[in-house]
Amino acid sequence: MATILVVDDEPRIVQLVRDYLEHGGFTVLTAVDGPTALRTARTGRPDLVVLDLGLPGLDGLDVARSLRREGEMPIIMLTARTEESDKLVGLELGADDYLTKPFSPKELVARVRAVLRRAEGAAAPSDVIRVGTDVEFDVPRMEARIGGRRVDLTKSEFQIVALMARQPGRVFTRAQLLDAVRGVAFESYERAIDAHIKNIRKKVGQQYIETVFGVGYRFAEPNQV
Amino acid sequence: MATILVVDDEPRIVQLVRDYLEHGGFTVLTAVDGPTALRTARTGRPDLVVLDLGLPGLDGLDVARSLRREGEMPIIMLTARTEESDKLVGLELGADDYLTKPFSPKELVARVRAVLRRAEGAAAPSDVIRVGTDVEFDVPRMEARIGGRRVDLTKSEFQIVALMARQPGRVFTRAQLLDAVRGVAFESYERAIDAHIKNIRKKVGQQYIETVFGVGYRFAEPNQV
DNA sequence: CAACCCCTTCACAACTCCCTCACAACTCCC
DNA sequence: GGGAGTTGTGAGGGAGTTGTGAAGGGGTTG
Repeated sequence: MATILVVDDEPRIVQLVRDYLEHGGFTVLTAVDGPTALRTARTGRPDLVVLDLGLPGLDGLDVARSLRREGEMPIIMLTARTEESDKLVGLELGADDYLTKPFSPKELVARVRAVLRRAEGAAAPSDVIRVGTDVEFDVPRMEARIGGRRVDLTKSEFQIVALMARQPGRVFTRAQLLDAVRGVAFESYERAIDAHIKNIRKKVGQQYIETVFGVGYRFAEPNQV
Repeated sequence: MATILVVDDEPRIVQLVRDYLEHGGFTVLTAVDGPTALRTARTGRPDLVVLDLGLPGLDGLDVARSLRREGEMPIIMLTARTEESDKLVGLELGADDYLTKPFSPKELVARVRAVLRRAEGAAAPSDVIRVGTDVEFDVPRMEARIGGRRVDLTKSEFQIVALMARQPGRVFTRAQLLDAVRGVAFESYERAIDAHIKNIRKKVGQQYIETVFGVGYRFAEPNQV
């Protein structure tokens, strides 16, 4: 399920929104100020950001601008104010949706779903997973680029390797990888993952996927010197 | 810029949609009931109508029927209901697109643009899609040029191949391609895309359209050396 | 109103890819 | 070093996907 970052300086509101989103099956990250929000967005890679415009210090609009610059993360804006100018600024920054306080948490959840549904098909150009300097996985093209060389992968292969490449170094169990492929993890298929891994290694290169004995696999972290 | 008529019995929604559309550069007319909607459509001659199905009194479907009878006005339907039967009725009446509430206003604007683009074959007069050095798709002429050779395509064929050629390499699902042709993707028509692809390949050349097994199709990227 | 074009469907052939199997190679722990 | 358990790997069956020619039907044109 998707991860949502909720940013608001009122802890009460953050908690309320968190409750509703989690109840709706989302994973929720939170932040109560701008700098924390940006940091969390970078590390947590949420699928969508719910952002209060009225943040103290680093303003909500600044946060939105920074997020926009860094990638195509959908943003739903909240504001206490109803002035026309705010709406316009929000729109110019490319907010994907807009709610004025007081809002119904239920409606917020509905809008989150709607925006995510749309974002899924939109596949922004930034849907490229980069690992180190010469490995890329281009989601809308469903292809890998290894040092400039284009590599065709099958649907399952791509889903597996892309999942791992999003978090290099993290270990994934076969069940988790299966989940990415089939939606449901079925114990009996787990050895099939081994076969996929073999094929992926053959295509992208042995060195990129490491075996963690007794646990699963992980994408190798790029050599940082 | 185009004029859009927005019909909904909830003033709050009308206002929201108006804001977004006007910000997008459209001229907006509004109506909160069926009879007014029909009158406004006759006098204001909008380029497109956004119509709530759940109107009280004269029903949204009646309004749609009347509009259809009077001319080729594109219609985007809104509905609170999600039942399949509603969709069918909407489609039979020739809705050009369909959104269920709650919807994101930004998405609505995007769909309005998409429908208008479809409605007028004359998107932008100078719209020529070039891929590599010897492939061109001339939108206003609705014809392809392959290495100087002129190729006639049918409307559907052109819309499909032009959509793909705008982003060479990107994979499109059958549903997305159907969307380009019909405005609404209907599962049962998906194999029809295969037939179109076959015909396109026969006309422009096999090598330009690649099959992505289990996903869809893509336009081949030009050879970059 | 006949001729035509285009879209869709159908049926079957051809193909791709996923999974399984079997066995070899390896790892870990004692 | 040995044994139990885990992983690597090549081959092959089969389910599912795609290619394709033919045919039906709706709409348009002359």
